[in-house]
Amino acid sequence: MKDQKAIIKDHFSYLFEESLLDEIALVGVHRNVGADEVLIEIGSYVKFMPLLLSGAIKIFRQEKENEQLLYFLEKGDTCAMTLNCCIGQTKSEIKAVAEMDSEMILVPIKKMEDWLSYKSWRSFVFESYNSRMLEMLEAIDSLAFNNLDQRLIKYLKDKATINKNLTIETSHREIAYEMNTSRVVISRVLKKLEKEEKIDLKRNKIILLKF
DNA sequence: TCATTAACACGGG
DNA sequence: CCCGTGTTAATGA
Repeated sequence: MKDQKAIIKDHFSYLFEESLLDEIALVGVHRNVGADEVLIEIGSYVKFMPLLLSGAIKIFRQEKENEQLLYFLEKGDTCAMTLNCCIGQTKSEIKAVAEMDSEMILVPIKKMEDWLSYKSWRSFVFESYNSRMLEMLEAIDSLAFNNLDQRLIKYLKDKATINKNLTIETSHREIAYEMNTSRVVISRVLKKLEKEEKIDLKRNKIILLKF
């Protein structure tokens, strides 16, 4: 298991102090997931919180029959919704799906509380909670203004960031599903963005230009 | 006004 | 041929 400790150290020594790294190595479970693997279903009880080492996870919220993409998780992030569920001991209100092949350490949620005595852990939790909160507020703004353009641009930016590539390989249908709207609208807005020379459109491909 | 649904044509793989 | 894409017409919120 000293392998695991080394891995954790490599990824998180910039975040956590030595003793906390030890604790994480002690109780953390290393896990690899494939792209599109479902990690958390709505209604299930969350027993672990993920600390991402590599890859990315997308978080959906379910409303009625639909699923709405809330945000992406990357290395160094943790899931604010997980924090919620843990503290309240409630069922998950979100669904988590691997955006790509990913690697993570799973930590039992009980530890979340225990570790609050670590300054670095408190900062980490508050920091990620804070950034999620801000992101959510932004999301609400654009929803309230019914501004699909903004949402789509943000979606594309996020997608490019997590893939570290300005070329996004996905279909309009896929985007429409994740943003909970129709393909016609996505096609139309993408076309508009193309005319504004912000993106380049190919079959199954979107190339970001001015970002 | 703008999203959605259905329908259609085009074209690449 | 199948699927993704671009567009339009009808309908509704």
